[in-house]
Amino acid sequence: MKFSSSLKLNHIFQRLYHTKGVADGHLVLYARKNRLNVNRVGVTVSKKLGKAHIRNRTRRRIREVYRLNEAQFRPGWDIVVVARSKAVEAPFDKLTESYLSLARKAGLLQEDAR
RNA sequence: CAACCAGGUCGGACAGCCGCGGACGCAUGCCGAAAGGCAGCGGAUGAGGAAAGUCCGGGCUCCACAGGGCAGGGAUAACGGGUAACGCCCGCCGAGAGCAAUCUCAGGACAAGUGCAACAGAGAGAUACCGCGCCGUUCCCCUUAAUGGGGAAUAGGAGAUUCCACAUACAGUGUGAGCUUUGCCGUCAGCGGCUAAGUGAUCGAUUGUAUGUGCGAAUCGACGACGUAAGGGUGAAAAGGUGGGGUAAGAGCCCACCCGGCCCAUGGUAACAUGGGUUUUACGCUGUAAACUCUAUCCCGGAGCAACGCCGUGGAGGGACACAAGACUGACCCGGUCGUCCCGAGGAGGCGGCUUGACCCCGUGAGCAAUUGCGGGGCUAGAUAGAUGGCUGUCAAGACAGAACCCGGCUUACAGACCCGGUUGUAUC
RNA sequence: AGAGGAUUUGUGUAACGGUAGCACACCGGACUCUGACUCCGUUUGCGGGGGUUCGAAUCCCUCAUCCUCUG
Repeated sequence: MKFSSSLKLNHIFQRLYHTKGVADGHLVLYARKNRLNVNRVGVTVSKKLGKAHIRNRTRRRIREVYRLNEAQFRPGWDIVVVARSKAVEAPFDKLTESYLSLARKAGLLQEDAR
């Protein structure tokens, strides 16, 4: 990935949870500008959604959506994506559609800059 | 071939494209005097049989601690072995299930003490309700229509049937005074005698019936005392079982056999098995300890890799130097803040711990086996918001499920495939 | 990672190893013109599986779910 890394610091997660997120049936997305030139993306899957292997698979699929669509995003943001229970069973293209529409709502995509 | 039992192995495969962690390597770029750092490129390799639950046993690390014993707490429980250790494993014994292969069992001690055993049932850890057997059931006083009350004898209340004896009444039979009638005789009558019939007091005998009496008898019943525990069909469980003798009735009271306990012998390391004995006043004992408890063995200081060690920008603290100039605050003065160097603790964060280990594979020796000796070979995840994913095609439709310091077990979840062995049944040769 | 606790009817809760109660709710009936209140009655249960015991909600093991605490 060209300009993205994973978000690891717990206090940044906490800071992002206090912002106003956007949500639909599958996902919840929090975003906030950072002063870097890169995006930092974190994924949260709660213990309520299933056992460990189910949570792992869900997290991988969400990360894969970001990786395949990274070119559409604008750099310089911290992003946290929270999975909801529908996301566990959702097919991959539904997940992609949900992710991109939420990102558009939050103003993270390149096309919004024009 | 079918059904079943036991053990072991695997647990999506192949191909393409795009991706992730990453030991290690690089004659690559930048920084640096160097060590090295950052980036780039290549890249061995990269989840499980349960990684899970966290139920046991250890290793490892830190803190605390002079030694020993008792008490206390916890775990385990036939016996023998294995192991670093275990509550695990193997073998074996006993009990239970199954036609069998085989499987299951917290499987010490209620013969030390305490507790509990609902309902039902006479009785639940001890009884005597019914039953069975023997013996006994008498007398006095007051009172009533029946009855009831009191006292004495230890205590209690005494009924039915039959028989016997006696008494009375009635009836039959017998005897038979007397009376009546018939006939005969003496004379017609009266009267008398004889005969026959009828009636019939009385009498004692006898039979039957009824009533009463009896220190009467028998049987049954009631009550009381004693003996007994065979029977009672209630219960999950009822004082070892079966048969015989015995007895007033009965009983391990006695005998025979069986079961169990105890003792001895033999076999076995042992649990245990087999055989024998159980004599004297003297073995017969309910179940429950996953009830308290007792016995034996073992363990017991605490915490857990977020342990622990190292580095540690900033900020706060302490010390040293300089206290001159300047800046800020302020209308001005006084006053306050701002400097450089060093120190140890330490929050965020980073690094180590971190994978070579009671390890795995092969061969071989010991052992029934668990396991273990020897030899050879191998290195097989090491992440740290946590690496295995997405898409496509073919086959298949297919589970349970994701390491976080590491081992040995246990428990739980699990579609299917394969291998080896065994039992039973059927068929064929 | 390490501790502690709970699970009983729709809800909240009791119980010595021997018939599982109580309150509210629901339903039915009475009262009322109707509803509420009140009275009477019925139904609905021991988280799942195994074991010990004659007998388990209770004792033991195991699994599941939930809650709380510490770092």
